[in-house]
Amino acid sequence: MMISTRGRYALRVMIDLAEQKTDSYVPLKEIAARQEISEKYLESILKLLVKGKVLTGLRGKGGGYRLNKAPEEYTITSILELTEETLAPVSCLQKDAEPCQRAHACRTLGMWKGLDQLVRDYFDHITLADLLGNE
Amino acid sequence: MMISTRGRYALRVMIDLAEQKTDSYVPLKEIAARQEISEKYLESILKLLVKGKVLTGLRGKGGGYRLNKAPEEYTITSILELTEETLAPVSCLQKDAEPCQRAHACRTLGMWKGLDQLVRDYFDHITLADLLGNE
DNA sequence: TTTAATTCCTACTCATTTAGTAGGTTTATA
DNA sequence: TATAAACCTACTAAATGAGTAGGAATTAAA
Repeated sequence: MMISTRGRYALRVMIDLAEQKTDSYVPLKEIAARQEISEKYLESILKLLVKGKVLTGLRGKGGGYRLNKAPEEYTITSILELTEETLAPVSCLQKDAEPCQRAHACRTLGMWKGLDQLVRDYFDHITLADLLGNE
Repeated sequence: MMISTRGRYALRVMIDLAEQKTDSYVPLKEIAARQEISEKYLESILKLLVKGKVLTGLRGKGGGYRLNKAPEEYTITSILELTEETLAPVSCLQKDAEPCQRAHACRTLGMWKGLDQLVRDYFDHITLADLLGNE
């Protein structure tokens, strides 16, 4: 399996916020209730999204979270890259990977690169807006 | 990351065997040496491939492993499905998944299904023969 | 100015998976 | 009969994923 619960939850939160169609801050409690996700766990995910600047959090009474941009401006990649350790299909294609000694003779590298590109293109061409109101 | 070391090693072994172009049995020791993979670990992977009937193992002196079919007849899927727990991008699309309660209202299910299909098609349309002599 | 609501932060726990090791048993061939 | 090989069971160690606990800081409203 490729996408973690963390990533799936992150997307659901972003969609949830987009669907509220409000400029005010939405508290975690509400999101967690609607999405039926543990508040504490969700908290750790929202932290990643704030750190990654796709959300803004405001503390205190009346606080909560809100999107930083219009849904059309978020690609799926821009969200998932915050929650997933990596989106690459194999370790040798990760950003921080040390160069593989066997790369010159590797029969499979091309195939992995092709897959990586395929997945990346797929996620790059879907935006948050595309997911709203689905089904 | 999506594909395990197990899966990558399995493919390398299959390619190695195909490139030997022999009908006789090739001992694990030789494969492990050529591929620079621990014999013991490789053993556990070859067990999966034998169990999945893509290889045949022969014990005793002069024994080893050999392909059951021509390289053109092996899709990548047919090999990886033996080593990977699952190829589905999310848990709700796994074979044994219990039906998701939220599926009717899920905004992301369609996207996951699309990705699943994309990856599956990719691996279904590459055969072992396509990888031989690459690079 | 106090109180309540909220995010933010640090530190755990528990289960699963992955990668790998160790040692012995069975089987076939030379 | 010796030897070379696959086969089998069991173990370890590290990483990751999923989730929990408790409190500190901050903000707005009463």
